[in-house]
Amino acid sequence: MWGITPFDSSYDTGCPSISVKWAVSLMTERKVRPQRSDWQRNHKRLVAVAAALVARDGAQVSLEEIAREAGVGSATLHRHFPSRHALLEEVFQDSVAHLRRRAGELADKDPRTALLTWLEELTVAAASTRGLAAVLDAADSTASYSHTCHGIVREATEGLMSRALQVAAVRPGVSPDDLITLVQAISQATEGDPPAAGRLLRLALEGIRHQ
Amino acid sequence: MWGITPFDSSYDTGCPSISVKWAVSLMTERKVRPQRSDWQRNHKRLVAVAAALVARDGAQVSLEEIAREAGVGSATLHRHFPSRHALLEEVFQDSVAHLRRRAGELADKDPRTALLTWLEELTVAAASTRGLAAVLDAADSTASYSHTCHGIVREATEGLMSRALQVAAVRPGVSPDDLITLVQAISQATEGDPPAAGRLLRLALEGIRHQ
DNA sequence: ACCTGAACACCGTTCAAGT
DNA sequence: ACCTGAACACCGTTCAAGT
Repeated sequence: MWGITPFDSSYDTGCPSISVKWAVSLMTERKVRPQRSDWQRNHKRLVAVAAALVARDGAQVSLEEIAREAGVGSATLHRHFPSRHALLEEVFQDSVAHLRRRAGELADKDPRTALLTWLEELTVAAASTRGLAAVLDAADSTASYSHTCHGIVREATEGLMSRALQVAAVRPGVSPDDLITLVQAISQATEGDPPAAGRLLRLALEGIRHQ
Repeated sequence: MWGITPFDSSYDTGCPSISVKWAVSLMTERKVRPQRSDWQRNHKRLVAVAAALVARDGAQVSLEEIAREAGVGSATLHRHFPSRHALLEEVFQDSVAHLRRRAGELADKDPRTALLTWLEELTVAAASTRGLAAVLDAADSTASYSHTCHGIVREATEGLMSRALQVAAVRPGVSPDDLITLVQAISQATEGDPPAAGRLLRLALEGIRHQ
């Protein structure tokens, strides 16, 4: 609808310079900046409160309570975040960015160690941080867009895995999705018990069978 | 409060035989039998409806809907089943009994094959039957009472595992709880996708690492 | 003793009414 | 354009009132 604007040549207040100034002011001051700052403020508060409450109560925390605690109406929360998952995505954005950086660091190590260390650290991190395991679930990620938490972790895993495959460090026929599902499953089941998460992941890496 | 009853020697209606008959009738006809048949009918209906709706919607199905569908008040459901888990326990009683029988059959095989087959079949079964994975979660089982779904599966796993340990078929340091948690984690994460459940369980059995 | 309707305190979602 | 209160249709739980 930007085709119809006050800047149309048929529109003339007799004081065009002020009109333009007003229009610009409306766009930059009232429409874009202040509303955006409102949005930014609400957005920041919602994500911060959500992070605190998810850490306390887990991924199933009441959205109503998040909105209440952030001092906004629940309708505002739903306007910004169309789904619980959308909010969780933002909550764990930084954590996942940190994990991706860690994957980059590990790329210096030999491919086998790099992948195995990554999988273990990822599992322990997800079990240590309430709600993080939930956000790694492939089913909740609408698609595997690379900017989602799941997508970012998937890409990092793929990178380390492709190098590991070149030195035959991974059993043939295993897909990145298999590994991520396994990590997600273990971390979800051991949420709040990181030692158990590490133990089970190592168990799956080495195999339950002896010899 | 059974210490105080109409049968107390100080209680005399002057027609003791009828009084006793009435009391017996009350206990057997009115109090015990008919109420018990009410209970049995409601109990059976609730469990049957719950089984159908859990199969359709998963473990998080609305209890309200179960009560509605069974034609009882939701208060009646809560009277019979103090928690969602208590209801799920009954829903999967038969499934778990069947699994236990299967574990008994497998005891004929060599210890290594028996345990590995058991773990895979258990995982695939739990991933195939909506809600079953949820009921295997140790956290939801108040204690590891052997009559709970979790307890029964745990006992069966322990039996097969102790034999497998004697022939060193299982990596040292692995506990039955580790195995059950792993099975639960994988089946929960792959609910509705039994092939994926089997693939991931075999992956964990053999190990992700190559060689 | 057992069952139930009703009440209670929630929840997530939507939308007309405000600014 | 954005926010909000209010309404809506739920949910699980509890309990007084019935039989």
